[in-house]
This record gives sequence, structure tokens and C-alpha cells, in this order.
Amino acid sequence: MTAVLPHPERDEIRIEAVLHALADPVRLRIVRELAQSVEGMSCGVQLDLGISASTLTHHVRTLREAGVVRVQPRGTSRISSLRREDLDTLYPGLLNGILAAPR
Amino acid sequence: MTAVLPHPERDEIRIEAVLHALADPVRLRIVRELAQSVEGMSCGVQLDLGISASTLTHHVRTLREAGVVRVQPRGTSRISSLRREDLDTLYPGLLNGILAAPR
DNA sequence: ACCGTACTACGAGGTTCATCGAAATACGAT
DNA sequence: ATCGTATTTCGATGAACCTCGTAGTACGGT
Repeated sequence: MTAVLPHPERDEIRIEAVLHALADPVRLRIVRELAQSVEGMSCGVQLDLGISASTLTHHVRTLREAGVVRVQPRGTSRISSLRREDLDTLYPGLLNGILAAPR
Repeated sequence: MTAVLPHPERDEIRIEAVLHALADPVRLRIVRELAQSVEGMSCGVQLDLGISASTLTHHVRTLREAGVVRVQPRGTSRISSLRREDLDTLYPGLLNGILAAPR
């Protein structure tokens, strides 16, 4: 795989990128699942999203580059977790508002 | 112009459509301006967005169809206003979180 | 060393989207 | 009625995006 996964710093996160990342059904689903997981998870292993592996990579990268998710290598897997503190600091209420929405 | 402008009812508003509508820089700018206006405004007359009239129509329609904005005819203009109550009820905190973000 | 699993990189195909200009429509004012 | 302003509709264009399959890389286990 590649060397290190680049993440935007908190002050580099842009609201347009965050909203765009959350606007996709698949990515929103990922975020909802991640929101219920304290430790994060391997989306590829623990989630059945009905998409190909390469498409999943694309979505997780979009979330990561937008600053919504943090991704850490563990073995052959990547553990994704919500950047809840960063997002709540930057956009207080945004995440809760979205997660409160009926499916 | 056209007969009546269709708006989604509150329970027809979908989170993906709202997020997609807000994810565009021009539309986000419109929403920010609208958020500071109690009575709403004619985006075409009172806003200088650096886009053509037809593009503005496209953006306002996107916001309206997503349920973010309510549009009422007044004379030859259209007055747009934020659907704050609907959005706050459906997604409490979302709007405030977005508007709190530094430009 | 080898195999299997997890993931990524690289096109490619098809769809959606933002943008515009030109033409058309609606409405107020003269 | 006519004119000017505000807006919409239409069609076109180019960019961005979601999706996939294939091929490749990384890592753990046997």
C-alpha cells in the first residue's frame, strides 16, 4: 500500500468539502456506522455496503481528505474513525443534527 | 414565468439533498446571506455573486427543491428565505453548525 | 517461501453537475 | 400598448463524480 495517509489538520478542514463528503448516501451510511463505534472500524471488513472494494477505497479517501474521518493502518486493514472532536469544534451541532435525522 | 413554485413538505426533505445543496460555494454563500436576513431577499437583485442570471436560477432552484429555501413571488422578483424552522426541527444544530464556520 | 486477505492505483464508462448565452415569460411603470 | 427589469427555460459544453474491473502492493499466517 502507500506510505502514510495524509489527513488535513483541523484548521485545514473546509466546510464545503465536509458537506460534499457527507452528501453521498454511501458515505453518509459509513459515517452513521462510525458514529456508533467508539474505537472505529475497518469499513471493508465490518460493513456490507454493496459496493466494490475499489469504490469503498474512493469513498473512504473522500471522507479522509475532507477531514471527516481518521484512518489508521492496523495489520492489513485500515481502521476508520469519526473525527468527532474536530468536527464538533469547527461546526458545533452539525454532526448531531445530521445523525439525528431519520434514516 | 412559471405557475407556482413547488416546495417539498417538511417530511419530504431528505438529508442527502440538503447536504448536496449546501455543499456548493455559491449556494452556501446564498444561505449565509439569507441567514442574516429576517424577511428574505431577492438574490438576483440584492446579491452580487459573480454568476450569470441563469446560473443563479439553477442554484436557487436547487436550494428550493432540497427544502433549504422558500421562494415567494413579489412583483417581478422572487423573495428567497431560509426554512430555518423546518431545518432546525429535522436536523437540530446543523444550520447553526454550518453558519458558525469561519468563511 | 508461499498463500490469502485487505486495500490501493489506474484507467474507463456513464451520469450528474455548474456554467453560460440566447430566447422567452411575467410584471410594474410610463 | 410599450418598455425595462427580473427571472426562467432550453440546449450545449466541459468538469467533476460514482462506479467498476484489473493489476498491483502490504501484511499476517502456514
